[in-house]
Amino acid sequence: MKKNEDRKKRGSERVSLADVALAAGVSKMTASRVLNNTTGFSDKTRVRVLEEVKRLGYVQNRLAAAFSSHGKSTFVGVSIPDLGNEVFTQVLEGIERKLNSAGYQAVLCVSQYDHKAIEEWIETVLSWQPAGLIITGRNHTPTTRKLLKSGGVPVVEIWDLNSAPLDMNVGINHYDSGYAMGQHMVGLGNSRLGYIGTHHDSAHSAAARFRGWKAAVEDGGGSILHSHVLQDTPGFYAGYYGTEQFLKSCGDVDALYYQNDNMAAGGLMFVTSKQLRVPEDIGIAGWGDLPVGAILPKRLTTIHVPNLRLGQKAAEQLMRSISGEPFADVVDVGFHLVPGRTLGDGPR
Amino acid sequence: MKKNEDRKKRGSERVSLADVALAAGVSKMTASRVLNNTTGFSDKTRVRVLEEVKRLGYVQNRLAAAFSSHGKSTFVGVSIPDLGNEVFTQVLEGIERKLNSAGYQAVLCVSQYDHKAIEEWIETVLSWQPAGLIITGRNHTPTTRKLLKSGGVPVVEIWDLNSAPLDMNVGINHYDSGYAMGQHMVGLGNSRLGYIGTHHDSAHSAAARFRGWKAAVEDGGGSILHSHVLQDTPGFYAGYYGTEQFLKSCGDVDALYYQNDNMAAGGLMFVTSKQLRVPEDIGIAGWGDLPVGAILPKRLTTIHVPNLRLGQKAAEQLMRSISGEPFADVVDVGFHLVPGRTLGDGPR
DNA sequence: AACAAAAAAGTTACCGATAAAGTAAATCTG
DNA sequence: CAGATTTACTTTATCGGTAACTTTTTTGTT
Repeated sequence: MKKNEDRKKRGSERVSLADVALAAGVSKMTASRVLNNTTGFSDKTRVRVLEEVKRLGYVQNRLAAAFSSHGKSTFVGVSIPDLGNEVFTQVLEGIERKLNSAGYQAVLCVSQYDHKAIEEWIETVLSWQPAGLIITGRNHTPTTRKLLKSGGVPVVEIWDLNSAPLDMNVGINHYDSGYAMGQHMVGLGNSRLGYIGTHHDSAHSAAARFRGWKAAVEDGGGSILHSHVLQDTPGFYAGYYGTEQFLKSCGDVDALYYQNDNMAAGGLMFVTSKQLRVPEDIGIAGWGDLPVGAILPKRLTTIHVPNLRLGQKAAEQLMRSISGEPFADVVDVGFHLVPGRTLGDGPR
Repeated sequence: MKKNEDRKKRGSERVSLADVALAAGVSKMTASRVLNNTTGFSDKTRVRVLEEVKRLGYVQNRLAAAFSSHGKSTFVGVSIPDLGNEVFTQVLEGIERKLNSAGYQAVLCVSQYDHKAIEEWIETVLSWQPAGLIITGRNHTPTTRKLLKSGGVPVVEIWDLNSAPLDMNVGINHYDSGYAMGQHMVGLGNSRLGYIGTHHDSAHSAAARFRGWKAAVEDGGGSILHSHVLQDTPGFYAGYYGTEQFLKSCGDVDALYYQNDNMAAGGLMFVTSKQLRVPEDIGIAGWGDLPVGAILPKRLTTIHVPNLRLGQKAAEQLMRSISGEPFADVVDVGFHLVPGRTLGDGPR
């Protein structure tokens, strides 16, 4: 056996495949085959090579490997708007689990709803030849759109259902979920209603829910006394003080609809602290079926969304697309209304 | 000008630097220089090259670039235990912001406290030649330890303060934070105490807090009637039903100390629903100063930890190390006790 | 104008793996 | 057992950039 690769690395350098091959007395190529578990080597050779891999502590340089096989990496770019929002961390968790178990790595972008930031991040991530992208939302800058279309990389747009996705889509129909809650509220006899949410311009899906809810309320003959949109993050505290502000300017509502459960919990706490009874004096409805619901004095009326499953499904679709298996362009993971006990059944 | 690189890509292929160079009438090297904004090109050439970059829609192949300059990537592996736990999403947010603004990308691992999973992930991530790693916790498998030591990659261990880190460390002293709360509770005259938390074996830092708290209570002459450890995630619901279980078996406590604020909020809601007054009938103390505090009927007695800053600091230390700037091996971001109004000042 | 120095390019080699193609050794087959 | 086939390897070329070095052109100086 001839050894044609006998240059040795300078002491401190990382062990390369050539070092392993040299030590095992085979060619780089044979060592490569053993490591990739293809064919073309004997049992004896395999053992020899793996022995040396272990002894030398060889770790593959996947930068080189991926590059060499003019291939893609195992990175999947994942963009979500906000880590402070439980729904997105749940979605992310679903994505991460599925990706990891399939041998992919999530490269994270937390956009804070900044489309320009997403654009820049996408350009960077694409330069790493990712296996795919999962992006929250459907509104992209023209440049983003162009990059994604010409990138030659599978893309899943998640969160909003989107009948004409760039590539693939996994989400729910936010408009419909708002409509369902509007119908439910009006159906129970609540007619003077209010909405409390946060900056709509950037939170596209919350705006869609609001529109759906509004349409249902109007279709059902109810009226929206006021919709209060805060410049804040949609959490407990915004719900609390948003409700305070709302009721100061507009005290005679039957029920309030919130952007999500955490805000609704804040609202519930506020009205409780003011000795208002829920639902007798005021009704409360949220969105998302978030963990806080477990500790509220009454089961919160809300919309359940399978966030974890949504994330898993998105990752699954992506992996199907990568591996050439059949997949659906659009997946609706659905929602359902959780009736709860925070909405009364009639006007006061 | 001579053109020495005139092979053209097959139609569908991605545009390479050679294509750009050819189109601009310069060598690959000159084009590379322009794109990396180094020196050695004229203004006229720069404009020409950038024109072609834009026209052809060239996107750099960083796999090749990083590989070629026997260099590292701009990836930073980030491992956290759980996305369902707000403290870690806050830390992650701090990390992500800092990394992104410095041109690095976070490659995420959500370990679910599984050391073996972390080990495998680290091996994979190292194979991508990351610029650095940020890992939650200080307990590693022997293999992990070996990989990190021989990896030649800067590593920041976060969360637990660690006077002898593998490389760098950013965190707080969990034991001390528990001790501080124990002192505070006993100092206010609470002597019959209870603890409610979740599976300690995997949540090392919570266990450290418990030990510190226990020591303070004993040092102060108080006694721990019972510590209730649940097999569940440390959230609202676990706090709620954990308190129910606790009080069933042990009803005469002065105050309860919880693993975190979300559990404390659950406990608070439970005791409130049982018509117990806080703090007159029972005291409640949490940890973490989490958002839920904003909507509780009384300011919760807790420990504030600057999670976002912890994350940012970790990323900052890492980047300093990468760029050769001076950095501290160990950074203690500190905590402080928030007195609140959920602890009474004497036995009943 | 002659020469030195600086700026603007071009050329070559190479990073570490794998694809593709070639060669030697082992196995099968009639 | 010769020839065909399979298996076990080796060799060479190459992916797309960049480092290091070399050459050409421009600019500056007396």
